Amino acid sequence: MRLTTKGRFAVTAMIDLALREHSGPVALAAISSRQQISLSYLEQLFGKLRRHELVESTRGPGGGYSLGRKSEEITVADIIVAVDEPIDSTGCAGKENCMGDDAGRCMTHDLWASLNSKMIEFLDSVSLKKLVDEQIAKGVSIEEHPVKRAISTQPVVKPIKITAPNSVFALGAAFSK
Amino acid sequence: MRLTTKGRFAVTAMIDLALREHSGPVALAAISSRQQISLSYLEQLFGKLRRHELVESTRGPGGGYSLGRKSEEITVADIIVAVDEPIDSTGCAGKENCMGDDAGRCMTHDLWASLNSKMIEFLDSVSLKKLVDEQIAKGVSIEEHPVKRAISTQPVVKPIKITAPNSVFALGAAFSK
DNA sequence: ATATACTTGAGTGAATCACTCGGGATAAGG
DNA sequence: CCTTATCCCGAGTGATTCACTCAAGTATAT
Repeated sequence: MRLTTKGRFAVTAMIDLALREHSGPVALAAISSRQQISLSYLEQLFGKLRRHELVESTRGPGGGYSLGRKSEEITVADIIVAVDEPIDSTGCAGKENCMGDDAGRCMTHDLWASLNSKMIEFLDSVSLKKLVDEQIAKGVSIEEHPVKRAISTQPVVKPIKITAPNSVFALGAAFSK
Repeated sequence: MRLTTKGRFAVTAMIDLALREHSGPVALAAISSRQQISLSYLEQLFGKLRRHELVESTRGPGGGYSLGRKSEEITVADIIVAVDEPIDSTGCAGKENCMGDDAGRCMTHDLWASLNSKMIEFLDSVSLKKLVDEQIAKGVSIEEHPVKRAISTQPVVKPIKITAPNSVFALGAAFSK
């Protein structure tokens, strides 16, 4: 599993969806305007989420998406794996014999495997419900269009361009020493 | 911190170095031929490792690199941070106010922050010494040129091209369900 | 001097990221 | 039926990064 902003967007969108699906399907356009994620991009993401049965779709007017199963049965790991689909893992990812040599496994194989499973363990321990509850605890308003401001036609807030991938892990301050 | 094959190469090279530095500095050319990592690429990596004081260099014939401090005082996190230097973290990485809005922090901020610190915690808990000891336990030979085969001038084993980045996390089999 | 080895910076092809675009399919309301 | 709202899908794109090479140094031991 990779970790990019794509995954973050997907999780964010899923929280948004879970927060309002009680009153019927939620349209992507609504999520788009609330979370400032482009509609086309959301369509791409939800296509994958649907194929992984994390969401269900209803077409036509009044349609939208709803959760594919209860929010306590959806984990962050599910979402990220659905969206950041692992490409055929080249190199050293599932099979033995990562180096061409005789050693069988390369020297760092076990290290990465452990790290990977620790990450999965963590992300799998966080359910969508938990995240939603946290949001409610923080007092997020569940109105349809929370920040409806003044002039209508042109977008009020220009979309924030996040250009750096993997920015999730660009923390580093912890290591400044 | 990002996690790419660059980090893996760096850790691998550092293990190799730690395994043989007892008898003076180790030349990159030697590491290159043993670990099948291109010399030029190693030069790039060790430049960074040196600037982070994880290794020290000795120039001239008989020169090479040695560890900058004891192997028990070098962690995997140190190596990865040195090599995969974090770019100025765009988006949501250190500061508050990740979304343009009022909410202060975006909904997933805490989630990614937790994951990040779990990863750091893990990688920081693994010292280079530990990895080296594991290798010795597995019975790695510490000869200078372990696999010296037949015809000399042309490379015997063609370098393995690992094209996919982030393949470290392309595991996913754990989620096949 | 010469060979060995580190040092640096620039450059490159392929891939990926984070989208956009343009059309379609489906269904509800009139 | 027709219009409209919504999902659906595949192709394309510019910027960036990844993984790596190339060319030209500088330092030092013999």
